[in-house]
Amino acid sequence: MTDLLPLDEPFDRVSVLLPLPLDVAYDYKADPALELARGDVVEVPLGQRRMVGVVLGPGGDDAVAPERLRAVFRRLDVPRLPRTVIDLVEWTAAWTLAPRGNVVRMAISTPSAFEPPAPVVVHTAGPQEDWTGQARLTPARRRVLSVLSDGPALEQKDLAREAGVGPSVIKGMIDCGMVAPHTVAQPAPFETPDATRDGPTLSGEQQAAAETLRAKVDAHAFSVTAVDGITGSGKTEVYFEAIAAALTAGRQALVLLPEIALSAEWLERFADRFGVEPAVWHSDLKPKVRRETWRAVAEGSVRVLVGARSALFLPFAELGLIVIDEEHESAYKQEDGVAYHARDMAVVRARLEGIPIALVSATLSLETVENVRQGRYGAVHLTARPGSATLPEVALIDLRKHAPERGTFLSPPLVEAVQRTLDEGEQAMLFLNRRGYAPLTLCRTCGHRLECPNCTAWLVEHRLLGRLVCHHCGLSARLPKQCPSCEAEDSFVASGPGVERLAEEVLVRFPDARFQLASSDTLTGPDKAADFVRSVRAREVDIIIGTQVVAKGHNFPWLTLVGVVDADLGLAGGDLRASERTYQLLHQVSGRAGRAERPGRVLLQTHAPETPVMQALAAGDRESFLQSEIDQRKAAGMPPYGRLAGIVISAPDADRADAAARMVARAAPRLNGVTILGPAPAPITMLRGRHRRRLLVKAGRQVNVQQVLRDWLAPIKLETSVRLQVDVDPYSFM
DNA sequence: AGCACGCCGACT
DNA sequence: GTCGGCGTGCTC
Repeated sequence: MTDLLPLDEPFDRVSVLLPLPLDVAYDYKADPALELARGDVVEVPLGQRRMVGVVLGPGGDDAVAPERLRAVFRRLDVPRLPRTVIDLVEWTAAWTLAPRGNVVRMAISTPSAFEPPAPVVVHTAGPQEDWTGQARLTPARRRVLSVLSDGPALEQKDLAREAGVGPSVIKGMIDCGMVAPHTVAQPAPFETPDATRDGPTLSGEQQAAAETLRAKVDAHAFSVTAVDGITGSGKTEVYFEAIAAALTAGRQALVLLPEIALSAEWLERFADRFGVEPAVWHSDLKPKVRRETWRAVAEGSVRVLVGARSALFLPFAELGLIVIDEEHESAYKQEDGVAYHARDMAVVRARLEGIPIALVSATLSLETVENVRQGRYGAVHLTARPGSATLPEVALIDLRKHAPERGTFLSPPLVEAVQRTLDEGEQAMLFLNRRGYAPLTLCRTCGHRLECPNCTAWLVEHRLLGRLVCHHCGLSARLPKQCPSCEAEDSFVASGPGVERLAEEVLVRFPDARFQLASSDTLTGPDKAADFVRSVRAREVDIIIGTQVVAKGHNFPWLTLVGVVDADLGLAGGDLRASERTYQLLHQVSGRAGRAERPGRVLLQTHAPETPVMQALAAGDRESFLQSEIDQRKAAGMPPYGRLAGIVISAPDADRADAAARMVARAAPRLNGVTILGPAPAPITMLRGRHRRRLLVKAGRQVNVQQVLRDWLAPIKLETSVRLQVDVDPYSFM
């Protein structure tokens, strides 16, 4: 069927971008009757395979000889990708230096999403005059008819289950006319949010902010608005009004959240405001839901969608608003594959669409703060907590003066504060951003440290699992009986605290308290997370011991004390956003305490109470912290006052990684305003069995780093075992 | 990303 | 002598 067209007949030559690590699009020939255009999703042959790709436009005339062209199989029955999505794909590829094919994969990442939805076959009782001679009424058949007479039409498997019969019974009844199948179109799984419902009563400040956003939506033009609101100030309610405005104007709205998995509470709040839950998009969506959602977004039957960063590439046909909640979150930065920042690319999409975008946070990122200061972004501020709730009081505990007893991690003042909280019948949370029992396990005989064989990382003991785990590559192994180095028996000691070890200490110190461990190891899914939240609210828990997962906005009215066990964690590592991230995380954790009428207290255990981060947290003085950060970054020429890109070169062995990195460094351009650092071992020198070297490119704000990188890297040919990955504006420095 | 092609060890 | 290991390279 590929070559029905004689070669001398005229045909269209189209350029098709395939979801492969290729920057170039391939040309195909196509029947002009298909009328293919930019954005059409097509199926094409590729080698022995069939593959789905996106038409970019007419093919180039000279690239590939016409006789080598193969024909497009077919145009898929989905709406054409909007122009803005294709433009966003090209833009993202150009910005991140990723092959365009890798980026387009994010836009059509829906395997088999392109088939029409399967029709559903439901069954009713067949009219008696249609029954054939085989239609005898057995007991099983009676039950089936009784189910059908009482209830709605059912699919075959549901009918069999409810009647308590096997599928063969139903089949037999269909054959003899006792049950009649009917093919119906899929019911629409997405209901329309109702913007006309009454929202909550907004304070004057909230109303003014909502009005600003609503005006931007009504203007239907590109704009960026930072929504700067302290924890509990009602940011969500405010941007819900902007969503309502978009709905009223007949447009779709997209909300990005960093962690969709833990936001059952967010969905509830949305449902309270709009009457129905929004469509959702994240990585563990079931294939069927994923496919229905993708289609419904393209066809416009989804009006509001909330999703993780990958939702940014969905084919909204009439988008009217984008909201990035918790815009400061580094989870928006994708590190592997296409290294893009969803917040930044969302701003690009808003510009391409000509629509407003809101960047929402209690601790706006320094980049956004700078854009507001420069007048590039607008801003609204929410400063008040509604009701009588006050911000928690934050105090520092200097661990140098108040050292915990040997082998424990809670200082006397913190222990005392927890005890007092329990005595008053309130809840306490101990925050420690470290999973497992202890971050490091070593041999007390020879000092050997248990390390991951594939990564430069300690193996972390997880006692609950009874295993050693590498947090980088996921390697999991039994704790060995003997030291691999000196063969001493039972000689391992744990070093440093993890949440599991902290739990042991809590058990000893507060034997009567009911405690709950909350980490990504115990809250493994939305259900467990929801159950955790419920039990804390129901006061079935006295002490929460949690990692980062508890920092997100849950409202626990009886939680009045937060103890941060190691506030300095995260300050080490020398990455340029370490202080900022620490401030944001600790500020967010602090926001957990005392939300309702009970005032909260936060105690930070630190070895460095004099640092600007700790001082700012204690004084509640964000402005002076930001200023000290800004001064430092300006002086160092770091983002957003300069530009940064990482080049990570990895290979299966150290020699090849070194050789390749040196070769890339030798080819580096000498340009004014561009400094190239390295090669040096990458911060995680070995990851998943690959040796990594890194180069850093530092440039002035005016330098087009992407162009510099393209000119530099394009002529370089590497062995196939060596991989080179560019990360423009790296975040984690991994 | 697949999948084929290609060049070196244990089997009918 | 072949089956098959996965290293390298192409796919319009």
